[in-house]
Amino acid sequence: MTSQAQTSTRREELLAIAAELFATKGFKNTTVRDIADAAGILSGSLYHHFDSKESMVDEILSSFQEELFGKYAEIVASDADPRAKLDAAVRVSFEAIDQHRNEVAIFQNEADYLGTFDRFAYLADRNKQSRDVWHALLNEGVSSGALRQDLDIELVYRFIRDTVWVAVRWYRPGAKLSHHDIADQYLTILLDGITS
Amino acid sequence: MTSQAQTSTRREELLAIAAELFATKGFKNTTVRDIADAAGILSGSLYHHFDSKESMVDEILSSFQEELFGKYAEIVASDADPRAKLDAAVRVSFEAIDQHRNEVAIFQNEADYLGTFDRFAYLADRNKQSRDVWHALLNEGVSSGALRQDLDIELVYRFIRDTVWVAVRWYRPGAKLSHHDIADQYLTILLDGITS
DNA sequence: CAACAAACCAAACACTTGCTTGGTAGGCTA
DNA sequence: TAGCCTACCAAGCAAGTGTTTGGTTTGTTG
Repeated sequence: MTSQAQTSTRREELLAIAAELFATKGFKNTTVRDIADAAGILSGSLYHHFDSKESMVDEILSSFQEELFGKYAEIVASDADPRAKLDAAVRVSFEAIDQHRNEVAIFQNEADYLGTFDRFAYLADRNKQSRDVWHALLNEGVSSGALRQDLDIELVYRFIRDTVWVAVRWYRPGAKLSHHDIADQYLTILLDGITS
Repeated sequence: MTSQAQTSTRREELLAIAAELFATKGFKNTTVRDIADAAGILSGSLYHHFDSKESMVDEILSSFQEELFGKYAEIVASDADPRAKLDAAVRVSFEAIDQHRNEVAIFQNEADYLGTFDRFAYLADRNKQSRDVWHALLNEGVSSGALRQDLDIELVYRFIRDTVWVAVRWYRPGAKLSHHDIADQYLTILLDGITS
């Protein structure tokens, strides 16, 4: 008796269940029987909806990435000043953690492993694309004078990327601090440091 | 079974091989046959040296943690000023990444999963211990006036922890930047921010 | 009502997994 | 020389793995 109005198809329900498990237990460590159990069906029945376990992750990751990089592209293309762009990019990332926690976690934890398969070559492309976005924003910031001249851009990029995305490990929606609050605090530290 | 003699060279070789694989492919995703292949023996022969696959990770992680937390304890107990202590703790961490890359990676990637077993309950204890260390250092910094008064200590702790440890994903010894250089840059960003 | 498709079941398949057992080769020492 | 020890092999087992196949239920539609 799961009366799901809305456009939530069974396929999407199953993907959400799989995403939750992949994110918490890992892809390899989640069996198709785990997924089926959580969905209240038998493992074989999953293959009525999906070709393989791999295609499930594929669908989860690719659709999320498409959405995220669309937002990055908007920011880069905007005519805001460098500091505002940086600000916006950070906030979009924390927003993604808030709204697509499982997808972010899966990407963080499994990208290296999955990337070894041809099917997931696009993950490496996305990584490169992300690097380009942040490098562009940071370089804009330096040449406009908003950021310090002595920064190692690659290192700062990694600092931001790691710190932002790794927050998916502890952030839980509905906690005391919203993702807006966290973004505020993070930007303060990043831009001005922790010393008085 | 348990305490065997020391200087068992072959045993240490096998542990190093296992650590490399666990760090790269993940614990669950590394089979005992993978380890045996890399060592040039058959999988069953591993059980002459170890009780189980789990006991291999156990040995790898526990001995590393013991070493690391010994160093943290020294720093906390020292009479250096707050900022110097913070500095030292960050540097010790990057040093650990340099010298025990595999061990750090395994802990970062597998602690959550392994922590669900009784055998690895000590991992959670170590996490708590680490949190206490950083909170102490940060609180010292705030009350001494070296750090800003408006900081959310727990959030700053997470940012530091994440940023430092996640570097194990991309840091490779012998690269252009040494772990000393990276620690310098990170501390600059952390303490003073990236704005001019 | 008949026709149909979506969702699922029941059972199995081939393969992989961690681990066990009994045995052997070679070095060291009394 | 005999005894012992470390390190390993060869073969296999039971459980778990992703996936396939043929059939069943249920609701919708012409």
